[in-house]
Amino acid sequence: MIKNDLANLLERKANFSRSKAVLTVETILETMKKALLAGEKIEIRGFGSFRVMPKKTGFGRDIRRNRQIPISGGRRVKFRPGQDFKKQLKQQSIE
Amino acid sequence: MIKNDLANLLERKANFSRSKAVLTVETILETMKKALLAGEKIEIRGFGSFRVMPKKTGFGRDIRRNRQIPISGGRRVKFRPGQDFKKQLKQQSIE
DNA sequence: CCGTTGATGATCAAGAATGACCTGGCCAAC
DNA sequence: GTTGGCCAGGTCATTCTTGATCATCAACGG
Repeated sequence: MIKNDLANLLERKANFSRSKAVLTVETILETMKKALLAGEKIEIRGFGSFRVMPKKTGFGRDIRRNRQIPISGGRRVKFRPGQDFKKQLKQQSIE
Repeated sequence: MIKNDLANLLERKANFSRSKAVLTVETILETMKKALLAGEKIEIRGFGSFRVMPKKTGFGRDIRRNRQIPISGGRRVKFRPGQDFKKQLKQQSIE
């Protein structure tokens, strides 16, 4: 699924024009991105939640030089599916 | 940030009615959820990608009984921020 | 609609960190 | 007001992480 698919969906389901559909998708995603960058968490019942967490991993590995690489900190975005979502993920009844 | 915030955003930025804004947000998220449940990956350039991966973790830990607990498999949803997103996350210049 | 562009995934390794289990409380979402 | 998601805590296995490169494909322009 790509951005186009979401836009198509809005065209069909919500009767949006193509440009409006694309813009809407981008607006939502951009906003979520900015919220996360601001350190805010996103929590949508029935879907899941995004949280920004400080990265504790301090070392990576460069296999070419076989040496450890110090990772200068940072943050991670963690996504956790909601309850229902998680439950459905466990059920492999889909296929 | 909650669903309401995203809806408010569409009301202001896209001039949507409240109900349409909420419905739009839900439609998009629901669709993404269903795609993931179907095993499909979602890839939005500039934002990030969601992928469903088989869960290899086979054992958890019950500290109360101090025993291993078999985790009956399943799938995980992994979110990876895009390049730009990741770069900005590293910069802690926000605070 | 096709071609171009450039982001993204996979890969290797090894080590560090996170996840998952459960239970209860608290607070947020609905 | 009610439901339910998150946190914490212990422990261990799984997974993530880093970097460079190529192939692939999403995104966009013509």
